[in-house]
Formats: sequence, structure tokens, C-alpha cells
Amino acid sequence: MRPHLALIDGPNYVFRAFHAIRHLSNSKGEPTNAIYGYVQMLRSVLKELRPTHVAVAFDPPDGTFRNELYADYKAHRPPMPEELAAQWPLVFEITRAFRLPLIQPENHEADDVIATLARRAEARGWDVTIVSTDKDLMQLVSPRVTMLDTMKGVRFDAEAVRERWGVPPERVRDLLALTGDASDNIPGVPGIGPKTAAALIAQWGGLENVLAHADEIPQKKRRENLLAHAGDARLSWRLVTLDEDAPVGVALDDLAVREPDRARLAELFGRLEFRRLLDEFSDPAPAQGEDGADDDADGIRWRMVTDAGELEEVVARLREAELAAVDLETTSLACHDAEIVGLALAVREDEGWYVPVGHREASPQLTPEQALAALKPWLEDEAAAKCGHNLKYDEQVFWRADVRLAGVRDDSMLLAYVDEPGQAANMDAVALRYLGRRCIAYADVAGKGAKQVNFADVPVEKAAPYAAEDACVALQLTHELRRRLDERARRHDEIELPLSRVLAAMEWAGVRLDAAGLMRLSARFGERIEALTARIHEAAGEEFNIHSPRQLGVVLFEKLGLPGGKRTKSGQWATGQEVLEKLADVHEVPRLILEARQLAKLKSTYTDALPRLIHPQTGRVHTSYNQAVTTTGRLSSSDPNLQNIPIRSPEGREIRKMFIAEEGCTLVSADYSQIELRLMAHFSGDPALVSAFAAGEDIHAHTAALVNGVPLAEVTPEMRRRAKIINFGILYGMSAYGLARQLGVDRGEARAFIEAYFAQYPRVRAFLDETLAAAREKGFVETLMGHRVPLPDIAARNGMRRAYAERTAINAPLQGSAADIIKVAMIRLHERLPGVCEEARLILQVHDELVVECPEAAADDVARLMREEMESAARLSVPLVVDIGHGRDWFSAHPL
DNA sequence: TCGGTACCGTAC
DNA sequence: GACGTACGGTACCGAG
Repeated sequence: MRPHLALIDGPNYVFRAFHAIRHLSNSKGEPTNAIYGYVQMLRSVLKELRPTHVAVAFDPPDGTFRNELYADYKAHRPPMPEELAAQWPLVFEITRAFRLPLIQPENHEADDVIATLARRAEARGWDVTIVSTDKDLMQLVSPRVTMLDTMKGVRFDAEAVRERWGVPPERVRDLLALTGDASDNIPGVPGIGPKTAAALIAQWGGLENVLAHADEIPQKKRRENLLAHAGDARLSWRLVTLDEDAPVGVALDDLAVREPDRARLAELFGRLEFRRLLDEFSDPAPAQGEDGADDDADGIRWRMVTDAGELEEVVARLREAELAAVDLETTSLACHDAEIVGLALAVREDEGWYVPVGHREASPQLTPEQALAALKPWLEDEAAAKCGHNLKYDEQVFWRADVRLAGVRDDSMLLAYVDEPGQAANMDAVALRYLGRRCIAYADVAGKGAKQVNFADVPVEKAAPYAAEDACVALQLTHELRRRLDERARRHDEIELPLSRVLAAMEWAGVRLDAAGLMRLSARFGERIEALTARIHEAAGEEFNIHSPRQLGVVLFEKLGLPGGKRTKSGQWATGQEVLEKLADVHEVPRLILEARQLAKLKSTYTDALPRLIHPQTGRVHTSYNQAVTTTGRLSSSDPNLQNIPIRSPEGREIRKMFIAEEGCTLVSADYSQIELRLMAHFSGDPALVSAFAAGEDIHAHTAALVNGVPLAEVTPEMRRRAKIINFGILYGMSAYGLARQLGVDRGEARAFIEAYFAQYPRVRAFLDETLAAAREKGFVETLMGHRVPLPDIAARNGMRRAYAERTAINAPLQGSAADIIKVAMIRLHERLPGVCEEARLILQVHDELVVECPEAAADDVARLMREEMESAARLSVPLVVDIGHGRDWFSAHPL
């Protein structure tokens, strides 16, 4: 077998782990995240890559020959954070304990060591794997030499390098010399990025050839830059070129893999409190749970609870606990179908109970009734504090079992969301981020894809460690997140958690649909689509799939030769609505396609899909309101999404009419009028905007009158339409270009329009500027009620990312504050509805609209209450106005 | 057969 | 490339 040398880029992993893994520390408070990531990499290399030889390279403590070439090399780098600096000594100690050759040369970097050893091994016909993600090292890739990222499990060979950079490995140096590298402070040539550099290299080859042909470049700016910065490029080339003859001080044969020093590793892992690694690397001995516990999964013990006596003891422990975590294992994600298979409970971070009640196996189990009877008093005790991860789900499953869960104090999903909205909030991701813990995946327990089994068919022994871990992790996360959030946890306590109780009730209630009506619509749409398809084929002179954008593009722009064809990012013909609308006057096909597309959309997304989602028992659809998805603080809805039910087109309205009230009931719909623009008025304090709202004016008409300099009475519909576009554009941070496109005017005209707008609303511009300045200073923006949106890209060097962050900075406080307001209204409305009408139920939320279902006789009282709570949910410097209507179906419930 | 990506379109 | 936030359907492609 051929020798296989693994060359590990030590600093690369230590730095990445430090940034990728959030806080991780031992009980003494010493940070351990970088060490943990580094060890996981070593482990993965040794266990999975199984090289015959290994070396780990590090950078020297002081400078290298590159600093002599270029004094500013790696200058501007901030000093190493203290938490990272503290971890280096252990990184070295662990490397030695693994008995891995550690090479830290003088005057050279880790990269040079890797280059030198890679070339020598390659020359001897060995296989080489470079364990790193550093792009400088890609120049070493060859048929024998590949790169590996153990964190992502991705391997880079020559082909992958070519794909990533557009040049072969041996040209990576030339490319980097042209583009420079901001992180190493390598200059490069201004205005040349990877794409341009790759194109130049493809045309002429290496850097010197590119420079030699620089005067032939047609683009003036680019040519001048290349000529002016040729010296920088040559310097950069020398800086990125690795020294393949660095003084490494070892022979290849010295690098053979050796047995690690297990005793030393155990000692180190013990000190670091890496429990799983401790088990794995300490002397092989059967893992025995202490204290009578059944077993152990990475520092978490679990106990099986299968008889009434044991459960009583558990209940006693739960009663004593300050806080207990609850998690249910069930047969379905759909609450109305979910049977409880097992209950997981924890009062300690390192020990959980599992109470199996519905596993289809012969092992002893309590029945669900027995278990719930014993637990119910505690579960329903408001004074018994509980936590969990996404308890909105468990709460509903408990309802199904006639248990009314009470005393919920913390939801770790919502805590994580409050801390960092927009990040994945599922427990595995949150545990990894905050605890550095890799949880047992659901797929590992129940399988996935075709091999997935119902949880009831999972063996009890396999379910217990998984479920107990979930409960313990929820408890750990609650503690960790509360520590971190501190004062900010109020947002969770006063808004998100109370709201989750309301959402649970809304999901549980569901919405009634006219299934037969929807199916009739489907049939009608289907016939029209068929007829249109035939006409399209005839008009095109060929049969093709009208639903395929690719085939359609070929027909329109190649076969029929229609004008104005543009490509999408990936080089396909763009065939979106906007494009087709432009062509609709020119040819029949695009016009018919537009019609067919609309119908196909309505049919597949709504009239076909919705009837299938009606629950057979309740006869209603039960959406999921996700509370931890959006960055701005809005809710989202899925399975089905009830927040994008059509209303704008006549055909679409037919669908909305299929959302109906129960017999004898009515739907009351209340929506905020222009809430985001009102928030703009409130935040900016702009006198013209505030007074317009105070006077109850039509805000778009008002804007039209102001920017056109005409009295309100002379505003034409066209003027109002344009004013509406700019009003919305401002909320979204739209540019002159975007406005021009939207209005169908040239950019100059759009610019003038924007100027006129800001001249009339001067404080709006000031507000936008102040918001951006604050975002840049703090790195986040906040809503009215303290929802904090992080903006990591607000200072990005990449202009596009930065611009995107800037638009988010403008939009998020407005959209998010509107979300705050309606959330507060929902909490209060839910609380007070029973006082007005026992049967009234909040059933829908669509960002600025709430829908309540109630007996017809109660409609007026309910409407009054909705207006009262919605309009008073926040005190702004302008009135909050709500429009209300009611009717048998959702469409006729809309006011006007 | 599946899972992921691109494109498109619905809502606010 | 150019206007924010979502979800989801169809086509298409490549891996299993």
C-alpha cells in the first residue's frame, strides 16, 4: 500500500474553530472552543483518513521572510483575542499527546512547511492530503496532492480548484497575485477580482504574460490599473508563492503515525471537560454509568422509567426542581395526529428520564394513561416551572391527550431566536452553536428517507438516550441563553413566549375550507390550462412543456426570435412575468403563457394542495406558525402557508372565498392601515408625514400632492400610483435604479422624484441616515420593542453584501416593529376574547391582519374588541388605524 | 427514487 | 446587481 501523508495546517483549524464554535468553556470558565474544534479535526484525520504519516505545521511566534519582503504583510490584523491566545498552549500539548510531529519553523509559515513536505512526498510517489481550507495552499494541488476540509467533509482536487477559481492549481498564485488578499494585507491590483483575474489568466497564462499584454486590454480603467500596479502584483506573487524548500528539520520517514499517549490525553481532556473524547481516548474500559443510571451519551446519563413506583419518584424529583425540561416523542409532526410514544424529563443538565409509553415492542412500559395520570397534576401546575424546545408543539400534543400544560417559563428555541434571529433555531443547530454539542440526530434514531420508521417502532433502548439528551440539552440551553441574554430575556418573557401560547391555540383551532369548492375550482382551472396549452403549442408551431422555463426560453428567443431576451445568473433565458409582459404585445405565445402560468400557480399551489391538507377529523387545515424563522421578527406560516393566499387577481379571490366560517359563525378580519408608513412617521418624526396621518389622509395621495406640488384635489390616479410606489420603495431601501425600473421611467427622472420626496419629507432622509449610522456603529438594529437584528455585513468589504445589509437596516426596524405591535395585540386579544364571546377564536395572522372566527351574533362585539386591542397595542406619535369587516368567507370579510 | 438547485410567483 | 420578509411548486440534474 502506498504511503499516505496528512499535512495538517494547525493555525487554520484553531482559528476556524474559534470563530465557528461559539462559546464553549469548562466549569472553571476557561474557553475551550478552539481546542475542541482542533481536536475534532485531529480525531477525524486519524480515524477517518487513516494516513500512514502525519505532520502538523504551525506558524513561528515572530515574523517570517515575507515581512522582510513587505513590511505590511499581515499588518492591520487585530491582535489575537485573549480567549484564543489562552488556548494555544493546550493545542500544542494535545498535539504532543497524540504523538504527532509538530513543526514550527523559523522565518517560515506553516504553509511553507506544508509545501515543502508535500512536494517531497509527492516526489517519492506518496499520496498527500493537506488538511486546510487556506486558498494559498491550493497551488499545491496535483494528481497526488489533494486538500481536505474535515469540518465540511469536502475534498479539493485539481478539478475542484479549477471549478472554484476558474484556473488550474498551478495558476492559483497568479490569480491571487492579481486579486490580492485583504486578510493578509496583500495588495493585488485594484478592480480585479477572481472572475476578471481568471479571465485574464485564461487568455494569457501566468502573471508575467498578463502584465506583458496589459496594454492590449480594452477596458481603460482595468488597463491603467494593471499597468500602474504591476509592481504590487509582482510583490503579491512573491508573497503568495510558497517556499517549497523550507527548513523543516525532519525526514519524511520520521512522520510515521504512532499510538497516542492515552494517559496524557485523558488527563488533558479531563481538565478540558471533553467528556466524550475522554471516554474515547482514555484506556479502553467498558463505560459504566455511575449512580445506577442506565447508560451514558456524551456526558448525559439517562434512566428508563417503566413502572408506577419509579414514576412516582420522578414526580417527586420534578416537584422539588426549580426548573424541569419536558420533551415528547410522538408518532407525527402533525399535532392532531400525534400519539405520545415517550416522555423525556430532566431536572439536571447531565441526567434525564425517559418514560416509554407507546413503543411497539414487548419491553415493559407504562400505558400513556398511567404515565399521564401520574404526571398530570405536575404538568398542569402553573407553579411548577418548565422549559423545553419549541413547546408550542408539545403543548398541542398534550391537549390531544387532555392535558393542559402550564407553568412554561422558557422555550429554548425562542430564547435562541431572541438572541440571534435568522440563525437556525432547531435544537441540533442551537446546541452546536451555544454548547458546542453535537446531539444525536433524529435520523440516527429513526432513520431517514425511505428507511425512516415511525418513532413507535424505534427500540426503547435507542430512543432513551436520544430523548433524554433532548430534555437535558433544552435545560442546558435555557440556562446558557438566560445567562447570555440577561436583561434581553424580557423580550422572550413578555412577547415571544406568551405569543407562542396564542399561536398554539390558533394552530389547534385551524381554519375551515370549502373542499368541494376548491376541487371545482381545480377542475375549472385545469380545463382552461389545457385549452391554453393547445393554443400555445399551435402558436409556437411546436409542442413543448409550457411549465419549463428553459424550454420556453428556447421557443421564445431562439425559435420565434422574439426581441429583448436576457439571461439569468446561470445563463438561462429569463422568462419571468416582467419579461413576458413586455413581449405580450409582440406575440401571442408570451401572452398566453402568462395566463396559463397564473392558472397553473393557483391550481398547483392552492386549489390542488389545500384540500389534501384538510384534517379528516377536524375538517379544517392546521397551519404551523413558525416563530423563529425570520430575521425581522415576523411570523411565517407553512404546511400550508396561509400567509400567501391570493387576493389581488379575480381568479385568486375565488380561492380566498373558499376560506369559510363554521355554520352559524362569521369571520371577522381586521388589518392595520399603512402600519409601516405610520412607523416611518413615528420614528422619523417628519412633520409632513405625521400631520398627514394625524389628519387621517390618504397617504399616497398626500405624497403625490406634495411631490407634484399640486392641491390634493388635483392628484390624478397616475400620480397617486407613482407616489405609492415610492412610499413603499422607501420602506425597502430602494435605489434610483430600482425606482426607475418600477415606474418605467429613466434613472434621472427617478432620481428627481426621490429628491422631490425628500424635499417634502426631510426628516425621513435624516432618519434613514441616522439608522444607517447607528447600524454601522452597533452592528445591529432594533425594533420598537427590542427585537434586535444583527447586521454582520454592514461593514463588509463586498459592496453587494454591504448594500444588502444597508437595505435590511432600513427595512427591519419598520417591518419588525409592525410585527412587534401585532404580536402584542394578539396576546391581549387572545386573553380578552373569551370575555366577549366564549366561542370566539383567533385563527389567522397575515402580518398586518388578524382573523377571528365567532358566532354571527358576536361579530360586532368581537370587532370592537379587535379594534380596541389592535389600535392600542403601541403608543405612537401618529394614530394606529385598523380597518375591520366580517363575512361568511375570508374574501367578503375584508372591509370595502 | 431521492435530494438539492434554479426559476418562478403568491402574500404582506 | 440594483426592493424588504417569507413558502412552495415544477423542472432539472446528479447521486444512489
